[in-house]
Amino acid sequence: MNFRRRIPSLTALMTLEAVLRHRSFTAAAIELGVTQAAVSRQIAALEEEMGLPMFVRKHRAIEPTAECLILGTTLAQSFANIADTLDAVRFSQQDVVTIGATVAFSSFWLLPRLAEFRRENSGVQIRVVSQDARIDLDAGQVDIAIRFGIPPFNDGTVIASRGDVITLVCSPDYLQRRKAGPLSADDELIETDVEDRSWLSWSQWIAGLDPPFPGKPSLRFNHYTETIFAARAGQGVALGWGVLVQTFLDDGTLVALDQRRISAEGRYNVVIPLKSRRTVAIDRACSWLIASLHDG
Amino acid sequence: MNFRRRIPSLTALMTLEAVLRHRSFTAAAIELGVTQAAVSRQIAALEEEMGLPMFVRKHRAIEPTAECLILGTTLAQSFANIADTLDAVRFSQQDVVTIGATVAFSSFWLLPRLAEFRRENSGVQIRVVSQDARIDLDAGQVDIAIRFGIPPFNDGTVIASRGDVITLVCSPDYLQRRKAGPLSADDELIETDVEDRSWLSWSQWIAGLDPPFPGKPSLRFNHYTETIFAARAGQGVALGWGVLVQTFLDDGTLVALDQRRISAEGRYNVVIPLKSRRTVAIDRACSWLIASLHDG
DNA sequence: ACGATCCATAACTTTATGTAATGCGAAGGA
DNA sequence: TCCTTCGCATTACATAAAGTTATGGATCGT
Repeated sequence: MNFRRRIPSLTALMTLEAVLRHRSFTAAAIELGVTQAAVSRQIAALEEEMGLPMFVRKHRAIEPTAECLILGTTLAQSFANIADTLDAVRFSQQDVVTIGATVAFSSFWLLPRLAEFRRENSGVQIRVVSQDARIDLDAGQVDIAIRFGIPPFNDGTVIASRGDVITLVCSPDYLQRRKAGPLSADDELIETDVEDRSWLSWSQWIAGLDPPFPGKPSLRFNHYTETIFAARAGQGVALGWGVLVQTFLDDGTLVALDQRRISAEGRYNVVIPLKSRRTVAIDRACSWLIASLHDG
Repeated sequence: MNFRRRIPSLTALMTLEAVLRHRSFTAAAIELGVTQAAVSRQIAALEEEMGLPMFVRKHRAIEPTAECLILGTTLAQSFANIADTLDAVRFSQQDVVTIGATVAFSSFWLLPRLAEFRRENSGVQIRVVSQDARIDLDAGQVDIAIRFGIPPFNDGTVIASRGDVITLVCSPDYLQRRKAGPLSADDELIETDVEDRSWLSWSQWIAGLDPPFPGKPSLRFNHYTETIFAARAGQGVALGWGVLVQTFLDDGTLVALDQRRISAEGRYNVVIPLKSRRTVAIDRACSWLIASLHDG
């Protein structure tokens, strides 16, 4: 299967195919963008290497040999297959942009805003990969990732970054049902199990209270989306990441429990892979994400 | 259909196919007979040109991208098709040797001797092209030609040459029926119509007699084989080209009419085309022809 | 911590490819 | 017959493409 050993100069073979199609060295040279002399040399070298004539030289004309006709048919087909596959591979993903993000970011921030991007870029298709596990940027499956954490990252380039502020949020109904005043042990705390160290947990929030109380979450979820769903359903108090819950604060399905705010250690980062393909669509998506992340 | 424009470096594509098959730059380099660095450069250049990663670099390992897998499949198939066709074209005629000769030479000299060649070269197949019209050596259809004429020839290389001596021959029966003595006007002369100027005709033979006589052929044929057939059948006297009629002189079906001999102007030449394919079989046929022409 | 291994890169070398100039030869036309 | 045309062939030279050597970086395993 050592093709390098079995196949002579592919440049010469490509030249042969063109000469055969044109039945002329000079016409083939024009198509190939080289001189007639270059074509003459390639064919002569090929005939020499193969020990077989490919063309009978006549006066101001050439005639292909039988072998040349056989070989030329295979070459034309093979080069066409290669060219077609190259085209398919190069352009099939031209207008698709794959964006990876956490489930929460995808659900609360990205998806509600995609309609706006689509309006401005009608030919571009966005494919969203949501997963709370860290996205492998080296795999080439994702064009852009929105990753929570502390930059920089060794597998990608950060092109936009935004911090967040965390508040306590609950439903208006829950706020009305609870005793007035600061958070206390009577409150139902809804916790999210997140492995990321830069993510804020209830223990960290309580540790900063004065005086602290032995509060313990009564509900635990492994996705922040579920935590917020439960809070909006009036089942307790959740840590509200401003960027993620802003839409619910805006629509009134969540309210702030008190005035305390903690700045998050981690940030939301728009990251592109170190070795990323570059298409117009990807560039547009990047520009839009940068603007949107900073605006709202 | 300008493949040169549509396809990047075929060297890089051939490298890609090998890397994909081996799943290793280093192993591919060994097969290709180049260094790892050369492979690294070819893949990097290809990825750069296509704007698409082909391999995900991991520690001491690589992973092909989806595009690479698609492209690699087409490349493997295409290169295999090209290689197989090249093999077929190169080797299909490996053991067939095409020898061209005049009808007379083929019938009287070559065919009777072919059994000997076959005994010594059991794997080689000889194809004989008999025609009195001049054989076109540029057409690539004939590997070796035995051509009568005066060398050199501008369409081939003479690798052996032999002259001939012409005598008068007739059948033993005819010799007995005729009046004893030299050729005379009472003899039936059998003529061959040959366009070649180096061929001897009756008028040339009679012109050299002293005294000449107004002899005129009573039988004419367009193939020398027919002339000899008629002579052996007792229908007259023919000009006997020594090399061609020796077997009949040997077996007694022809006898010499008198002692006169004329050396022929033309010669029998073993000619190979200027741009000939070279196979073991052709080389063997050439060697055999050279030896046989000189021996007998 | 050290060594092994495999891909990446830079400076340099070699090979393959292409060019400009010229030659050759067979048709065709005057 | 002579001259012109045209298309492939060849040579000396230039350069682009491909390959090499040396070295670096990173991740395993011991």
